[in-house]
Formats: sequence, C-alpha cells, structure tokens
Amino acid sequence: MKKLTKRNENYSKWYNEIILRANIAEKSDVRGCMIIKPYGFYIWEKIKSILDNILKYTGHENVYFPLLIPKSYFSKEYNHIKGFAKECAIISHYRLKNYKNKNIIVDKSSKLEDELIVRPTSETIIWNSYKRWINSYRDLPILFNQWANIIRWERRTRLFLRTSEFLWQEGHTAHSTKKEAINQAKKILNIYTNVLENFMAIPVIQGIKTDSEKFAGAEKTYCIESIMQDGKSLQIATSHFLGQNFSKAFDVRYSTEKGNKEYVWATSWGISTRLIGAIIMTHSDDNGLILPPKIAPIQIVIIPVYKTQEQLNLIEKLVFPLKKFLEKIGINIKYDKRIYYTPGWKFNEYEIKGIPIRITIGKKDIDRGTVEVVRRDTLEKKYISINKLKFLIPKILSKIQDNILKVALKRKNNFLIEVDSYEEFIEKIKKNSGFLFAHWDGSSETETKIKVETNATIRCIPINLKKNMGKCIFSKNLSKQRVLFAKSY
RNA sequence: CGGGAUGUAGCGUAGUACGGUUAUCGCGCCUGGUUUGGGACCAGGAGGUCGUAGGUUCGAAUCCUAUCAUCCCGACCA
Repeated sequence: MKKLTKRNENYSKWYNEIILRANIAEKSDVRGCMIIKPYGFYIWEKIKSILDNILKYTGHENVYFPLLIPKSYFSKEYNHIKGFAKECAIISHYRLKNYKNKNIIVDKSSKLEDELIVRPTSETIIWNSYKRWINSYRDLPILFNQWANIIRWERRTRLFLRTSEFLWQEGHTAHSTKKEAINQAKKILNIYTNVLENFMAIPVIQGIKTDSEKFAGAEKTYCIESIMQDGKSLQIATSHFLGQNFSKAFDVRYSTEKGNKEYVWATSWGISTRLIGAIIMTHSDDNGLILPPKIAPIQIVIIPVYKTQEQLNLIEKLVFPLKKFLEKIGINIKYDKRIYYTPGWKFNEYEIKGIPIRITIGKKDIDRGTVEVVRRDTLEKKYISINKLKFLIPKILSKIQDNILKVALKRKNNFLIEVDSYEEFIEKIKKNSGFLFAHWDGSSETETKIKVETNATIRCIPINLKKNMGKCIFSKNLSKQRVLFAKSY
C-alpha cells in the first residue's frame, strides 16, 4: 500500500483518501449518499452517546417522527419551504409492477393525491403535532429531540461535509416566553461548544448568522464555526430562535395563567455527521487520522511481535491481565495478534486509523521488563516498565486529549486575522488565510458584493469577541463591530 | 441547468489516432512455503458479457448512433 497524498499537495484528495483508508466510509452507488462503515459509525455512536447523555441530563426527551411529510404541511410556512424547495425528494407513487420479465416499473395507477416529502428537517411535521399537544401554560416547555436521517438533494456532495442523506440530531422546543426560547437556543449553543471542545477537541467560535445566511424560517440563527487546517471555515452546528413563526403558521396557542391565548415561542437546533468531517480536518496529519481519545472507538492497540508459540504465550501472560485491568476502568483496547500481517503493516494501519496509543510487546521487551508505547498525536516513542503501565495509560490518554486541543486552538488563533483594508482582505482570502476579522456596515448589499468579488462569506457575527466601532472595509460606512469572513465548505 | 471530460477484474490502469490471435500491468484476493521490532519474499491460482442498447464489418474495447452513469468547471446551496 502506498502512502497517503500529502495535505499540502492536495488537501481534498488527502481528505477523501483518509476516509477510505481508515475505513470510515465510502461512496455508495446512490448519488450523493455514502455508506458509513463500522469504524466510522462507531465514531458517530460515541458523539451521539455523549451529546444524548447531556441532552437527557438537561431535561430533553427523545422522540421519533415520520420520515415522510405531507406536502400540504410545507405550504403553511412559506419562508421555511422557500429555503428547501430546490432540494426536496418527493414520493409520488407507492407501488411497483413487473412490466416484461425482469423489467420493474412504477405502477402509474398508484399515484398519490397528496405527495409526500422526504424530510429535509422536521419543523413542519412536529409543529403539526404541537398544535394538538399544547393547550395550556402547564404543557410548556416542550423539549424534544430526535435522532434521525434526512435527505437534501445536493448538487455537489463531499463525504460527510455535504451528502444528500445524512444523520443528525434535531431538537424542537416550545416555550411560553420569548426570553425562555432565546435562552434555550443559547443554552444549546453552549452544550454543543462543550461537546466539541471538551470531547472532540475542536475549538470553535460562537456567533450569529447574518440575515442572508440564517435558517429559512428562523428569527435568529446562532451558530458554531470552526476553522479547518486548510484555512476554510466549517459550519459545525446551528441553534435557531424561531420566534412565533411556526406557532403562527400552525396556530399553536396556549392559555396563560390569566386565561389569555398566546402563541408559543420556539427553537430548533442540530448537529450532524458533518462533525466526522470536522474531526478529520481538524486533527489529522499526513500519516492519517488522529482521533481524540474521548471519541476514539479503539483507544489502545496492542501488537505482539513473536516468532514462536512459546513467545506468544509469554507475551499474552502480560497482555491479558493488562487488557482486563484497562477495560475495567473503561478503556477500549484491541489486541491484534493476526499472524498474516507483519508488525510493520499493523503500525501503519493503526496510524491511518488514528488510534491514540499503540503498545508493542516482543521478546526484547519481556527480557527488559518494558513495552514500547507510541503516541499517535506526537509519534513519540517511549519504553515504559510493565509495572507502571496500567497507571500511566490513563494519564497518557488525557495528555493526548489535551495536546490535540492545544494544537488546534493555536491554529485557530493563528487563523484569526484582523483586516482593515479591502486590498489586504482580497490578498488574504486568495490564500485561504482563515477567518478575516473585519468591519462590515451591516447591509446585505455589501455582504453580497464581497461574496461575488472574493468568494468569501460572513460566517458569523461573533458573540464573544471584542466589539468596537470602525469603518466597513468595503463601503467605508460606519460599522458597529467586526465580523468573521472566510471561505467555507 | 450551461461548458468540458471519462466509463476496461474489488481498486488503479495499458490498449482506442490507423478494427485483426487467448485484452496489458500493478495493488488487492486465494493456496503452499519461507518470513515477522516501521507497509516481507518466492512459487502457483482465481477473477472480465471492455457502462448499456443498436448499427457498420468476414471480424469491434477500438468506427457510427442512441442511451445511462460518474467526475471536473460554472450557476445553485438553512
């Protein structure tokens, strides 16, 4: 097997190769849809279980709504469907028939009167139910979450970053006050930030989308953006304050304590399998994937090096108790004694897969009472005495977790550049230099012109970065604060 | 939807200008043996309706027509 394409030679080729070679996913015969393989799906399951626990702990409940949505529901919220109309899959028939021999055709007599839309997101079908479930202030808040797949008919797709079908989590909440709904949207943004930074080691920037970039149907879209190694921005999560748009469209009112009828306030929010793309592009290097220990399906791999059965027996006398001990404290270990692959082959294989720690044990080690321990993030090789090993392993795992966050954080800060002239802006954006932090006059016209001329968009109006007055780099008009421009995935 | 290109084994490919034995090579796969501390080696083996359909011809991967699919560039993209 040959080496991976290097990142600085062809970043997107490197990205595609790493997914195939690490056995995370592959393209399917269905255009724009991918097959997520066990190793990749395990990463998704880890992310899912971490977030799911936090959501449950903070009072959210999981539900499941149908995949298919009657077309008529969509027409109730015009702004919302406008954003999705061009990428909806429609079910118009429900039966096949055998034409001649093996030629299967659609049975035209099975045409549906009210066609069904494969969900691009579930606001409409969920709000149709909220109408029946919400009558009183006592019914609120409703904090529902759904783990599901959705379809958006994308013209151009990339594994994990933009696929026609993807897996996600969509939260849909209903509240009695505007303030509570806004707080909910912000709270979710913080939960996402926590999962990203503390578990996936991906440093992020919290912000608000401009009108042109916000979710169709939302009053305000909060978002999380992250910068990838190549200097392009990736939208990682969104949390929408929907105002009363859906409650008005679906006529969802509740009786207040005083007996008045009020429309309820809403939020929706989601993260998707796109996060797997973010992990790859945040942490990995030219040797392959680098996974944060907290979400790695396998945290440690042990590779025996042996010539005879007697040697293998000696090795296993050490390996089995160690494996048992570490598994007991919640560490996932793989012991790979396959004889038909050489140790050298395995070293490369597990490097591509990004397994945080590799332990090699051979006759030499047994004689010396040590094993060889290699960290995936630094590729640093150490010999550690067998006695100390079981206590040091958890420490090394947490060091790796900290270190890759630190590296990513440093890169993010280097990519964050203040720019005060349009000339400099154009020059930097040509080189994909990351987030350009520049003054903007707040108008959609300026935003569009900059986009047309430079291909850069306003990724967000940051929440936590300093605010000061200035002049718009494009129009020279007054600007209240700097915003983040970047090229994005 | 506009412009360009490509379809040959699981993957990557040679062969196509100018039609002519049994369609080339590498990786991977299977069997046996030797190996095993950074992608081992030797020997043998399996695997193809050359995207699909039609046409021209004594003869088509190669020429013609249609069709399908994919990729790239653009447009579009909460």
